[in-house]
Amino acid sequence: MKNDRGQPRTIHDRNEWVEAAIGLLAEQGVAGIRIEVLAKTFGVTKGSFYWHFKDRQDLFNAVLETWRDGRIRDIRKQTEANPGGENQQLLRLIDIYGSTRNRKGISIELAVREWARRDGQAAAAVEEVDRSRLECTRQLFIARGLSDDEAKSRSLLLYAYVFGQSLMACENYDPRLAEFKHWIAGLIVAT
Amino acid sequence: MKNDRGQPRTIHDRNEWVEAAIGLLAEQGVAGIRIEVLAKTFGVTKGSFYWHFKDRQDLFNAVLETWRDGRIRDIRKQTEANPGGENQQLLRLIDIYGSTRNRKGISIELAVREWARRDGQAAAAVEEVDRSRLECTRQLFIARGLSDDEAKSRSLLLYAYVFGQSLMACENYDPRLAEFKHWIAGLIVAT
DNA sequence: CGGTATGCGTACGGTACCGTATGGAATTAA
DNA sequence: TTAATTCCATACGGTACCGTACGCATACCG
Repeated sequence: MKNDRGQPRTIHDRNEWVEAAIGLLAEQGVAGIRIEVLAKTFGVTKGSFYWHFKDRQDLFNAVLETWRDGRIRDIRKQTEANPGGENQQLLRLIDIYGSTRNRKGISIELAVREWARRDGQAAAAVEEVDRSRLECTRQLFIARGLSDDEAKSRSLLLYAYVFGQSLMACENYDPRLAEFKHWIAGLIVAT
Repeated sequence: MKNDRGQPRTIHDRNEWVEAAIGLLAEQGVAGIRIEVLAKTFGVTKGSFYWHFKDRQDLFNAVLETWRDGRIRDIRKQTEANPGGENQQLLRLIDIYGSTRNRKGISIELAVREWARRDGQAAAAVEEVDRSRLECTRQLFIARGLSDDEAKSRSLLLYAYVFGQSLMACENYDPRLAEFKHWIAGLIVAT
């Protein structure tokens, strides 16, 4: 099985399509996940797609599952029990989700949430992820000795802040923006 | 000038198209602003649209201008100098932007910000609005006697929090969610 | 009353998609 | 070797748009 350049024909399984779809999702939102566009990036036609997937919704579901499972695995890893290191873990979370290093991750995050505002499947995925994250963070605050109420409140604040931050255009707000963000992080985790 | 039902023909000026476009923007995002769909809601054809607007981008620009000017007017009104009432004004801001009463406003806000991630015009509008809001809020904190740094930091936190809140699915997080949000608002405005 | 401007309808060409039907080449199994 | 399976190409019909060209009716104006 060779193509016209003598290379072995690359076989694209569902997962590759899903990964590429997530790339488009990050760049252009759900509407950007177009079958013929995806196929073109692989150098195949949509005949291939419709062999691996029933239809577009089938791909959407796979994208959501992949995203949801990955995010839940990730937050559990980032918040594994680490007695005495809770503060660092919390500050690290704020840094990760708000970092420019994590640009693609943030793009996906925002795209999925936008998607969730008009699609029940996506909303369900977001809800599961949020529940996991809030719960993991709550336990870190609890381990710090905070009350359950305060732990829940600060968890909420933490995530709302980091996601909201990625929605704002404040790069030119002040040259000392980084210092301000650092101060805010301290306020949120109550150091 | 009568239509087939004997009613005076309604004339649609640019502003009506823009308002309807903003409605679609809230419900479906930028991509939802489709000329033929808009025309159908007015019971006219797109021949009408292209008389009032050069093209779709022309409508987009008008939508952005309208949104930007409205938001800037609004924040100035909400933060007019009111010595001694700054805390109430700040808490009120958090309430307004995060309220379920303001569902459409929040939808527009999110849609414009999603739009801004892939469009320079929209990004510019968002930046102007953010700058105005941050500045207005900063002055409230300053009037409260906070340092300039802390005023800027808390302004940033305030907006990031309210926008982030509208991105999260936390309705089922805890039955006492409202209490938590109230506590968070207090932490942000430093009562 | 004739002419001009206004506001919209109609009709068309073009594009970018989704989904299906079908065929065919490469691979594997018998 | 042959038959079945896997994976993809081709070709098509259908839809929903954008934008343009042009025509037509109403309103206004001298």
